Amino acid sequence: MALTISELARSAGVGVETVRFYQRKGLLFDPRPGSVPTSSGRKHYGDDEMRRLRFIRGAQRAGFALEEIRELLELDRSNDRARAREMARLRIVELDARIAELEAARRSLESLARECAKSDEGPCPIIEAFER
Amino acid sequence: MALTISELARSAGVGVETVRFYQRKGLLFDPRPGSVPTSSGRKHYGDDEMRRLRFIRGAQRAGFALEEIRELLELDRSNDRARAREMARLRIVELDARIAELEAARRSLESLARECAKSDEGPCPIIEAFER
DNA sequence: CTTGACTCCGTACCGTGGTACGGAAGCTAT
DNA sequence: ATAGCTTCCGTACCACGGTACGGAGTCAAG
Repeated sequence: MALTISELARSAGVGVETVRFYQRKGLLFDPRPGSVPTSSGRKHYGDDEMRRLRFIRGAQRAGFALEEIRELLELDRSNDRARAREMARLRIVELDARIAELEAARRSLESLARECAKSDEGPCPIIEAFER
Repeated sequence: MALTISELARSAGVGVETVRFYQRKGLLFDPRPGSVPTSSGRKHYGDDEMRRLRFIRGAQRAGFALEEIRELLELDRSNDRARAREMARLRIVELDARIAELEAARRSLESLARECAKSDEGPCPIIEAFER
């Protein structure tokens, strides 16, 4: 309990400036309105903020944009699980599309590299292939 | 042959501004130095530029960044196929890493959504899962 | 009780990949 | 020959996810 901002940041593997950026975005508590400057003007942070920060990083790894993460955090507060499931499913659909795209690119590059390695005659098939 | 910039853009499905952006980035011929304003100050474009523009879009679909595409275009000029193959393989490694990441995120979301759908008791597992 | 690290906050800047704006000059159809 | 698209070009702006800077205040160790 009672971490400083730099300890909080370190605990989640991000920089202090990143924490402050998330605050400004409304992802981490807004330090301004009811901020109880525990003594003097300084804030400190507890488990709650650490959970939230970890959540942000985790959700980012799952491909959520910061704006979506903001929404997920609100759902957490309101315990709106139906909407959370909906967002998860939507994200899955998007992930599937993106994965398919990357796999197509991969297959294409793979076969082009093989093709190109076969001979040094004529134009490079890797370069050529993208011109369609 | 002898397309105007807007015809060139349309032929590749991009906007005129995008073509000009690529020019500034050095991906499409630099119109300034030896530009032979075919008559007056206006340029026009042939198959060569169309090939290059198509190439840019194709390489982008394969996940190359514009800077890498610039390099690929240079390789095309110098016909450096070994380096082109190297770049293709590098890109494949990166694609594999990214695909693995996205698949992990997908699996995680999938099981969380199923888990969450099971019951409305307790904290939402989707939200909770990211806090690790 | 000073020094040096940390904090707070606003604001500016970064890279990536574009998109938009505005003035001047050129082209084209009537 | 004049209206009205295009073009050329510089420059500004956009979203996204940060990163950096600078000044003022605060805290902890020596």
